[in-house]
Amino acid sequence: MDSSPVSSAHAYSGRVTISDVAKALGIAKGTVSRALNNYPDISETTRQRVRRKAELMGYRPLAQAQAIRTGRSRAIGLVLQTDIAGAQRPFLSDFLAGVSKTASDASWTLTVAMSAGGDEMISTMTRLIDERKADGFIVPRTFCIDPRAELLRRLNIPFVLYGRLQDIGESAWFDILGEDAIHDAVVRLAEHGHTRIGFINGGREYNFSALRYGGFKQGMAKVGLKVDDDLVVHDAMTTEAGAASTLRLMQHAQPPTAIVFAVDVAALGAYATAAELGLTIGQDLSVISYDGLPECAWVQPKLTSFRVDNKMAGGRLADLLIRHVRGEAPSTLRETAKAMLWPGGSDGPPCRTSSDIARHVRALRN
Amino acid sequence: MDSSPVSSAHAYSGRVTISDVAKALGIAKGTVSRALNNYPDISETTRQRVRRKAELMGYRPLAQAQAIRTGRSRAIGLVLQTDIAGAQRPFLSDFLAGVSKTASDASWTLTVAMSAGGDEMISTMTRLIDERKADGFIVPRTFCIDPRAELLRRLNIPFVLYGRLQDIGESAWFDILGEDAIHDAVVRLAEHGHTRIGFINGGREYNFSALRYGGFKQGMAKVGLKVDDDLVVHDAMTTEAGAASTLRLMQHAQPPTAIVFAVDVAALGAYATAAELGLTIGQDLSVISYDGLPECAWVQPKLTSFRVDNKMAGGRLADLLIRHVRGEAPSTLRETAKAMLWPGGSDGPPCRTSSDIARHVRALRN
DNA sequence: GATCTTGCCGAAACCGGTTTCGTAACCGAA
DNA sequence: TTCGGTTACGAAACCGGTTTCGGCAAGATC
Repeated sequence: MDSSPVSSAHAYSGRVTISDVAKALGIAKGTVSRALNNYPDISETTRQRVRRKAELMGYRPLAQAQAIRTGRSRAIGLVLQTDIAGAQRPFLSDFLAGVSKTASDASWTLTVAMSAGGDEMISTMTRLIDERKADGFIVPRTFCIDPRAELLRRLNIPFVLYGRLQDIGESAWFDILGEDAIHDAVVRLAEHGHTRIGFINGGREYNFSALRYGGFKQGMAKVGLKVDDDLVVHDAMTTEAGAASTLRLMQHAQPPTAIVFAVDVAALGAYATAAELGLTIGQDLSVISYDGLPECAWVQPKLTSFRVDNKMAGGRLADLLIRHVRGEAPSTLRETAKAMLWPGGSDGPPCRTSSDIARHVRALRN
Repeated sequence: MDSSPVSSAHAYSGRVTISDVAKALGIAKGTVSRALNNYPDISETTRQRVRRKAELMGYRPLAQAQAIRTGRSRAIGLVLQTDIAGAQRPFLSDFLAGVSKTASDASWTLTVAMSAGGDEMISTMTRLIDERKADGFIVPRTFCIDPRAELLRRLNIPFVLYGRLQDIGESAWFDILGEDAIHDAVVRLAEHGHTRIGFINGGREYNFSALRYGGFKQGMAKVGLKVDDDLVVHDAMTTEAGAASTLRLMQHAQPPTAIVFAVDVAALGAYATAAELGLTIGQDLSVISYDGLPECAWVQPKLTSFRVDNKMAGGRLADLLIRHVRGEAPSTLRETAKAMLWPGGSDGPPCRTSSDIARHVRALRN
């Protein structure tokens, strides 16, 4: 709350208003408004005349002023979560760049808020909505059951999901087909000759984890391998968790010769574990992952991963949201894209058998 | 530009307006406004009564409506640059979290735009200013001569720099004392017993590079070492550049036994070069860097670095900007903070002499 | 007791847009 | 020529706030 009525008066009042344009043309400002907004009761001649003059004078409507009447200020809301251990950190820059570029090109702006999860996030969103700081929202990293989506749906605010929901309802969304990538990863490993393939999944609360697990199972079925539940671990969303999960799999009586990871940050943990166990990634243990973080190229050997184009994703999401706000039906606003294989040196034909590795690990334990 | 006058009419008009509050109290809406904005001509009794009622009814002023009269919409503008190779990528999430949190607590919002450098960035900013989407700006990653600062200064728009300028003028700013950190890094290395210390600096266009170079020279003077210009490289802002610069220093006739880096991303490149040359980081070659990226902990041995608390920085910047917009004089809005040493295993007493390393590198070359 | 302040508030103008409503001018048809 | 219907625009209301202005009532001054 401000504590003083005094203003700093940094005026910058050189703006051209709609009245200026109207006066310059000798017509009513309402007419100018309708002309610029394509009302049907304006003659084509006048419309063109107004357009040209406005352009010439450099008139740009004040979004704020439009908003108080129309309720819309051409702003995209994006609410990010802070408390997840760096979960979206690496994507963020590209993602924002994509959203911002598309928004900018349409003369929209981007309002960003970050907050801890749960109630705080909901209250942040409601504040943005109450103050009409956003006409609609992009909801990234969707949970299986997502309170943000429920809130927005209840309030009838347009939104677009980055990711899908279990109960998709009427929602608009964009998503990368992670399940296909995981499927392809399994196939690639099988082609290398692997038969013991593990899977280290992401957090159960995220919807993508269920999808990627599905992709893993389908891939295994495709190549005629049975899924061994002992070789599947869930909830690895950090490098530490990835390392621990890898260790657990490698200590199995019949360890995998290859592991598919649902997310890169977890996969990077495998390097530490492999080093600890005296195993060479890419030879003793093949790893394929998903996300395509720049960090994949920093480790030795480079991590083979399915790269997600987050800039493109941001752009598509912004486009879908803008169209949604403009009135298109959400069920027509759904898109998918594919992740692209980024081959590194972390996968290849198995150099040792599962039993061989088991012996090695057992020996090390003493 | 919209192509249709039809609206989607997702009303959500359950808002409490100032008129609602006025009617409920039986007073004029102007009185309510003045009461809430601490005008001196409102009695304390009335002020309290209005406050309470507004709170109770859940009244929240529409920033847009306020803006058209006051010119201020309680929005912080942040314009980021996309085309710099991932330059701000790792910081971004924490930084945004800090800005957003502080803004939120003051009922402000954050408008983010990303654009390529130069003209595009300027036009993005002018659009935001013309449409009054931001009351002031945070200008991160300041260049020695910064066109953004010049624009804002010319238009008389409040802004706060993250970093300092050569020509600081009347500007408000916040900065981390990188020069002190670099100074301390040199001292630390000297205490380890190093006498040949190199410095790999960041891009010349950034103001911080000049400052950190100054810190390096002061540190060397402090410990009584002469700066050898051959052991100083500039413009290393990527891992690749860092690797190349390291190689260059190590091929010197009298290579350094320790290198100080201005930025982590460059320092990470030293690992690849060291591996190539058969040198062990932390033993044959000590490295200390600056930024404190999470990636420092991913490499072996962990990179000793001066950690910058970007979340705190974001918060401080937001606070300074808000105060600036509210009218405080920019020259009173200047703060600094210190980076904190994050010891890893990448520095220690030299295991080999400079001449020894030189022989080793020469031998390898054949 | 009359006048002058002063404190406090209501009324209305205003900000820059959008939208409704009314009507002059033009059209074709009777 | 008259009439009903369009077409195309002006005028004014409106959105939700802020700010100016003017005046009433209570207290202070003489």
